[in-house]
Amino acid sequence: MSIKTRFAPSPTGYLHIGGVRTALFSWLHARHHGGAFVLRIEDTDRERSTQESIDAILEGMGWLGLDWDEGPQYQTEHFDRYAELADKLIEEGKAYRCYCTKEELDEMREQQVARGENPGYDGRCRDRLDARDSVDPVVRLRTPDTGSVEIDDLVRGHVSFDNDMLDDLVIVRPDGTPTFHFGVVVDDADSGITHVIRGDDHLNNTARHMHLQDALGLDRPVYAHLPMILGEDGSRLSKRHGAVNVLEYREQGYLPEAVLNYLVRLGWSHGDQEVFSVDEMIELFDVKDVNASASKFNPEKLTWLNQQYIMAAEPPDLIPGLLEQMAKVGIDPSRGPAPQQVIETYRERAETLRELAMSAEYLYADNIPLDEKAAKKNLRPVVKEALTSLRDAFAELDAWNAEAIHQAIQDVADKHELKFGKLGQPVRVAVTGTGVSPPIDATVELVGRERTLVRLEKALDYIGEQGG
RNA sequence: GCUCCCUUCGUCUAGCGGUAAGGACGCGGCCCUCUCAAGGCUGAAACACGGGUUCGAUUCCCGUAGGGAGCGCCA
Repeated sequence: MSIKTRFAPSPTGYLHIGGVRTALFSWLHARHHGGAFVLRIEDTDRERSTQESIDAILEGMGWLGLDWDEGPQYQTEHFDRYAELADKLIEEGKAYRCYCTKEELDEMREQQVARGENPGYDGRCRDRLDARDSVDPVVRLRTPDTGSVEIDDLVRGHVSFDNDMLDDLVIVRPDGTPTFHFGVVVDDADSGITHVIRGDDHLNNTARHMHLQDALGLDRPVYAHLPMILGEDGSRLSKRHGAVNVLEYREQGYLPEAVLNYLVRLGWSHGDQEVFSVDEMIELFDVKDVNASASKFNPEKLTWLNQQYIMAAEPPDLIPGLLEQMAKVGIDPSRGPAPQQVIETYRERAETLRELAMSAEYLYADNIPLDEKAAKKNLRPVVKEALTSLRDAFAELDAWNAEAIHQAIQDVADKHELKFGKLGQPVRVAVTGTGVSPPIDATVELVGRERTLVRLEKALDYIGEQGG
C-alpha cells in the first residue's frame, strides 16, 4: 500500500517552529517512501481561525520547501460529511445528544477532582430520552466503560489506556460544527492517511480517536507520536525563548535549509552526521529512528548551522536574500560593490544574512562613523607618515584590485619599517571605521578608490586633531 | 489530584550486555594570522538514584526522584 501522511495545523496563529518539525517529519516520511503528503487546515474552530494564519502557514511551508501533493484541504468544506456521519452514529446508538450545561459540567468536574478522580464526563445523558428545550445539545461518542485501548506507536512502542479513564468525548458542538477529534478521524480516513505523525501531546487523544474509528467502522492508521520541543529552560517553547514563528527566521536572515537541518536533528539522528542536505534527509530518514524523549531548543546550534550553510552556498543563490536584508537595514545596493562580491568576501564571518548585510554597511555609505576606541588605538602619530604615503600610492595605483592594494601596503610598510599589520590595522580603521573586517586588501578594494582616499584623508585629520 | 510519556556531557545526540562511553553546538587553550572570522589541533564536561536479572550492566526489569503531556463545546 502506498504511504500517505499529512500535516494538519489549525490556523489560529503563526506557523510554530515545533509545528514545522512535525510537518518536516511527516513530509520526510512520505518522501522517503515515495508516498503522498497532504496539507489540511483544521479550521473547525471558527472563532479562532483566521485567514492571516492560513496565509502564514502556506507562506512558511513554501519558504521551507515543504510541498504537498494534496490540499490545502479545509475542514470547513467537509461539514456536510461530518453531519452525515454524526447522524449515523446517533441512529446506531453509538453516539447521543448531551444536554448538560457548562455549569453542570464544571460542578461535576470540581467534585471529581475533590474526590481524587480523573475528571471526565460521567455519562449522565447517555440514556436521557427527553430533550431540554433550554439548551442546544452537543453530540457525544459513547465509549466503552471497560477494557482498554492499545496503541502500537512507531516511536513509543506499545502504549495502553484503560477505557474507564476515557470519557464520552464531544464530537459535535451545539451549533452543529464538529470538534477537532471528529474532524481528524473522519478526514484522515476519507483521504486515506496511512501514517499519522503528530506531537506527543496527542498521545492521549489517540486513544479516543481509536474509539471513534471503531464506532465509525474505520481502519486505523499507524501512529507515530513525536517528542516535544521545549524551550531552553525546559518549559513549553514560547515567545520568551526567542523566535517561535518560522517566518521570523526568514526575517532575521536564516536560510530555510539551515532551519530544516537544525530541526531534523531534534529527536532524530544518523550516526555522527550533523549536516544533511534535504535529499540526504529524505534518503536517510525513518520515523523508527526517532527517539522518544523531548529536546530543548538551542538557538546557538541553529546559528552555527546557518553559518555553515551560508559558507557552503553558491554565492548567486544568496543574492536575493542579501538584497532583502540590505533593504531592511537601509542599504542602497547601487551605491557600492556588487552583492556577489560582498557575499564572497564577507560570508565566512556572518552567521545570518542580516549580519552579512550589516557588516558591509560601510561599503555603501559616503560617511561612516569612526569607532572611538579603535581610532584612539590605531590612528596615532607614528603612522601618520606611512598613511600619507599610502594615500599617495593608492591614488597612483594602476589597477585597483586586492593584489595591487596588498603590494602597495607592503611597499609602504617596508619603506617606513613597519610590519604589515602595523600599517594594515590603521588602514582598516580609517577605511571601515572599525577594527574588524575581512582581509584589508580585499576590504579596500570593495570600499573603492574614491572612498578610500577620502577616508584616509579624514583619518589623517583625526591624527592631526589628536596632537600629531 | 488522576492517566500517559520521558531520563547519556550545559544543549543536540551515538550507543543497542563486555567501549579508554564517541560526535556536534557552546566554553577554555594552542596553531594559523594584517583585525575578525573560517580552519586545524587540543582541554574541561555525561550514563538521575535505589534495588534486582546476569559471570558482567549506560544498555533488560521494578521502584524512587525529576521533567513533560493530557484530563475543554481548543487544536
